[in-house]
Amino acid sequence: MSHGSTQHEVLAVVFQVRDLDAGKPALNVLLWQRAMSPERGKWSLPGGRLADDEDLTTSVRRQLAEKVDLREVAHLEQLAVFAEPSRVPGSRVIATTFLGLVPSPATPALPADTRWHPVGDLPPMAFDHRPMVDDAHARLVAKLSYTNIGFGLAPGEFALSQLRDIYSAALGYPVDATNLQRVLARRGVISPTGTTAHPGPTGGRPAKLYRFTESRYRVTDEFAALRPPGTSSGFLDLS
Amino acid sequence: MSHGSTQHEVLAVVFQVRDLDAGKPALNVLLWQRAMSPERGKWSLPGGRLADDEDLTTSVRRQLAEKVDLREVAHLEQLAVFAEPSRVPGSRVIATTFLGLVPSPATPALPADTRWHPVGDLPPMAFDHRPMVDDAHARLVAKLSYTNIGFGLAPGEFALSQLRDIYSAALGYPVDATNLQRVLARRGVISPTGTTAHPGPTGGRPAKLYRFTESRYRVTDEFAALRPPGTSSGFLDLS
DNA sequence: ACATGTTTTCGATTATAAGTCGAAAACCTC
DNA sequence: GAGGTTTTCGACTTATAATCGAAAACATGT
Repeated sequence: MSHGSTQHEVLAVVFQVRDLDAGKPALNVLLWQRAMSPERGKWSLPGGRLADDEDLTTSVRRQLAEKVDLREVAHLEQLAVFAEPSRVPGSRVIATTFLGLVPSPATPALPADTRWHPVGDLPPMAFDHRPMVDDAHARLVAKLSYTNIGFGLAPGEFALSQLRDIYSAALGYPVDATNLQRVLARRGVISPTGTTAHPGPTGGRPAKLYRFTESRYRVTDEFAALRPPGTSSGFLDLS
Repeated sequence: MSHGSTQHEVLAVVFQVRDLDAGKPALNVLLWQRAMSPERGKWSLPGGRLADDEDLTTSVRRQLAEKVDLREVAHLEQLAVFAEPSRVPGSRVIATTFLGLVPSPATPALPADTRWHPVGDLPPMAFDHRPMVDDAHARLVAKLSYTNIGFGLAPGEFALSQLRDIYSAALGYPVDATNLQRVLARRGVISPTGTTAHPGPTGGRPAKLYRFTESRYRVTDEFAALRPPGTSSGFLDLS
């Protein structure tokens, strides 16, 4: 059995809900178009080789800053390892994927070769990056319902209608604001700031502003069923 | 920035509920005692270096068969990557952990240096293997409630009281059999075989036997809240 | 055969959480 | 102040889970 040199790379699936105020808000991924062979012209995830003394998270942060000039990542989380021996041509490269979230109203400047793409309309992608995006999206959808991970997509303060739009875009189906408010409030995920937003040009009742109680990842409802008695819907910290 | 040679290893956290019939059933992990430096005498997870042309899952299966002579793994699932540069002495090794499950009544023969250890009473462990076990346990506990992963811990056919004991041991708190039956039956996770067990020596009503409907990993209840309307508790395949 | 003890199963009830809907509140412009 | 707009809140319905106790189905011993 041989153990040759195996390289390791990190790849980030960075999501943001875009066009929140404008037309239809949609969940987007940050992609980068390859200028060189192999897979020239196809789009790939930001990332790259892990340096010798680097931790994985450090490496992702560095590469996002260096390669796509992105520093506004509110949440970063390890996802999965992709290690099929021939997933990329040439010598073997094992990839660890990360989920990254950028809050919504921000519009960070990007280099010329990087662009946001709606997850519902992805361009041809390089290597195995497409299944990576699909996996990350599935994880995001799942975690929105039982964690406070929404803080990574929402601004610091927000109206409930904005949060509904963000959740709708990220989940891919309509979300009821009343229900969202009650569920998130009960779990202590969001709390009112006490202030209200200015009504828009067309009027309307001014919206109460909310914030996420914590901006650290937390599990809020790991168990729908089979919960130990008397521990209904509390906070379970397993970060 | 330098990119030296980095090795990659796979490590398996294999769980089994032991002493099901005897005294108190408890969740155990399979560990292996190191005979050589470093960390001599401490217990470590089974696993080892990834071969050049090997996929991760293949590698885990191979190493479990070779090193601890274990072939009865009913479920194997990738968990996380541990990559701190100095997690092991010497040149850098990146580890991918796996969750493995062995059905309950089986008592596979083991080499002399490997042994089952109750998760509630773990011996001193080598390197960063202890946090790996804790992480895997947390994941198992979580997944028992919203997937059919229990098939990996239960025998092919079982009475509900046995399944209750298995879930209790794995979850770490008492589980009500009535509730377990109703929840798992509604989700279609278990189904009656039509046969009944022989009553024990002390008598008692003979138990209906059940089996897990599928022995492939499935998510059964990803969403307690925020579910799209009309999609209550169906099967979501994301294997 | 029948009473007694044991284990499992099942139904009835309660508790908790989520989904739906419509009315009222609070702002705008004209 | 009338009409339009948006948000908020309460009331009701539905879905799911937890609890509990009675009944079923076996064994053993007399």
